[in-house]
Amino acid sequence: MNTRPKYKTKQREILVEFFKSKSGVHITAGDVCEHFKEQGLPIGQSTVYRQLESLVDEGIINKYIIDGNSPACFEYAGHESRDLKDPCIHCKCEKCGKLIHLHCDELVEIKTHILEEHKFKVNPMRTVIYGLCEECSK
Amino acid sequence: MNTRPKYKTKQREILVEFFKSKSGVHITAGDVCEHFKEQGLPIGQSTVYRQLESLVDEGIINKYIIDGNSPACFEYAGHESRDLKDPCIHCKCEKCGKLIHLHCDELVEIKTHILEEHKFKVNPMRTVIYGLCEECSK
DNA sequence: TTCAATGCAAAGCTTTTGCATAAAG
DNA sequence: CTTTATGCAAAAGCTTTGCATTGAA
Repeated sequence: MNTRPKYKTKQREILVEFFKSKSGVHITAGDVCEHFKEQGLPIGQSTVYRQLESLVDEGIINKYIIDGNSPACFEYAGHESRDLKDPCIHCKCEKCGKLIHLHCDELVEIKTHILEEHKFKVNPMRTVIYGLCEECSK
Repeated sequence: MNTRPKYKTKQREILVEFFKSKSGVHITAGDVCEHFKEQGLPIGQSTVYRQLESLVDEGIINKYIIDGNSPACFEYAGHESRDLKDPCIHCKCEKCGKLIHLHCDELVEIKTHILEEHKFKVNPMRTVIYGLCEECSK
């Protein structure tokens, strides 16, 4: 934590561009390594992990932990997210494993409700709602 | 997944009793192994992991993932499984670890909304909302 | 007797770390 | 020239798996 970079490196720029281009998509550290290896411009995995940590720290990307035994997911935290009040909420299907992420005003209201009524400040980035998706709940 | 046991073993009973006696406390797989080793009745770690998986599957204990890089926590879910019609969602403080139980009224609101608007059937027994409690959010 | 559960050791996966080298400022 | 970032390889940490053995029904 608190690993703010001091130098502007090529790898860092490439990573930021990559996440920006994949806005709205969940990407693992492994995906990143694989992608650049295929492109012929491999980035060392330790560099990937270290830069990812910095980028999360700076708020440029978000880190999501869907399930303890799968790799962490990262996603661009674009300026498009009007406020910090509108991060998406994740729903994970227990049966097929599908991940759904919702942007919804009503969910934001629920978050506010929990804060005001229960004095609990929800961290949507770490919270995952488990259950069954439409197909699997039949 | 779906690892329902067919035999009633000594280890299984001991584990259930242990979790019951530690109701309200978060315990890792490592804690469990250590505890029984100290007691002079060690249980193999693979057995611990396998039974824990079953118990989660049956709803006897819940599994919490606090942070992707720390071990998973387990906790007795007795009070919830007693009455499946009246479950509650846990809010867990990421800082001090405190657990808060959300009651039905809010729960129903959230569940219904997500089901009707987003076609996702929430499993409250497995869902944990992470964030900061009143004291820690200062 | 049959078949699941146990336990050991080994493997698997994701993530972190040590250290020499390369690159930024 | 100084300091940070990189990248390889190795280590770390939690969890899973293979397989022979034990134990439940």
